[in-house]
Amino acid sequence: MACPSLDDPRITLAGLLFEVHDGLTTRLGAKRSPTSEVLIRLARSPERSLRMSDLAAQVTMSASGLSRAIDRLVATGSIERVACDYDRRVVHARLTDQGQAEIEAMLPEHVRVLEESFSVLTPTERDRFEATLRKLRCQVNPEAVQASGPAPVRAAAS
Amino acid sequence: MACPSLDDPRITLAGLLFEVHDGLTTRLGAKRSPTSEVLIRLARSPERSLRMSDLAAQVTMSASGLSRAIDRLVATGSIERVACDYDRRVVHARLTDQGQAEIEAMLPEHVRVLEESFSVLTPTERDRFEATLRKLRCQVNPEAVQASGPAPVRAAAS
DNA sequence: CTGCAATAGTTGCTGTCGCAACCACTGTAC
DNA sequence: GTACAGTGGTTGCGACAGCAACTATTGCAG
Repeated sequence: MACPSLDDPRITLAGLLFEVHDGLTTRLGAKRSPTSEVLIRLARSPERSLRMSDLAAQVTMSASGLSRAIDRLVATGSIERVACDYDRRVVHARLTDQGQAEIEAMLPEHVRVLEESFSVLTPTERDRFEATLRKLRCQVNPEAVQASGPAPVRAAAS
Repeated sequence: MACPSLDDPRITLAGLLFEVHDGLTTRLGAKRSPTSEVLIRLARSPERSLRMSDLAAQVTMSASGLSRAIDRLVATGSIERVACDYDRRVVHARLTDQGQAEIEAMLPEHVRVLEESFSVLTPTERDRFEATLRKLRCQVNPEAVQASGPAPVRAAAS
């Protein structure tokens, strides 16, 4: 092999991660589009709403991309834009009742696919896998850690 | 919480996986574009070439998307299209010497970023993580398993 | 050999994403 | 109050990806 690094274990590991991600994404179909990601994040947030920029960070999307995505979701009635009381620059994206209903409608299938995929792991493997992913997330994406952590330490929310 | 499933551990797990993927992708920058994925796959393949459709499957891209991507890579001289001897429908994408050089040039930085990211894991964690990812890949994307496995068991089960 | 279904790849069209430029607002200095 | 740097969000523009339609080739049935 002319280039030994091509078989570097780190590349293999990353390649595996990407393959699993892509496979899972494919299996989830439209359900793992940024759109769904946005809805789920909002549903898990207090007040079912988030600032545009925070939401963008959580779904790893540019501000412009998110703005357009929200446009579409507003058009379908799943989300509404809410002006912020104390800072008129800020806009909150808030899940409507309809959006909430849409999420709840698609969750069972969503979870079914995930369960089917993760069913090959033992409980111990799952736990270790999750712990490892948490460590990696802190390393590669420290900004979003507050997102799905156990404790929403939103102390700054006045 | 109106919808208990939102905190379903499977969703959390998948969310973590997506976050790590996105974070890693961001850190790799352009280096984890489909373009690079194509180059790396080719570099690891015999003859440095693959059929268009096989390559598309490996990088999880549609045939049309790949066709366009190859167009661009041909334009830059990294890849060439090679007609197939025994089936005139088939086209092989083959890495040129220039493309090989490009990969080798970017590999060190690529590996550096990955090493930095994975450095938070102990060797044991890495091994377990890899084993788990392999199991998951078999489950969610059985088609591509032949790709980066240790032994190219092309015997088709004989 | 003629016809026909299936396969491999490319192209037209549409939708989405990101970067850069832009506008609106805040807070601070003067 | 006015000026100004910094922040939050939205739009213009260019690039990329997927679906569906199309062409070319293969393999098989008659």
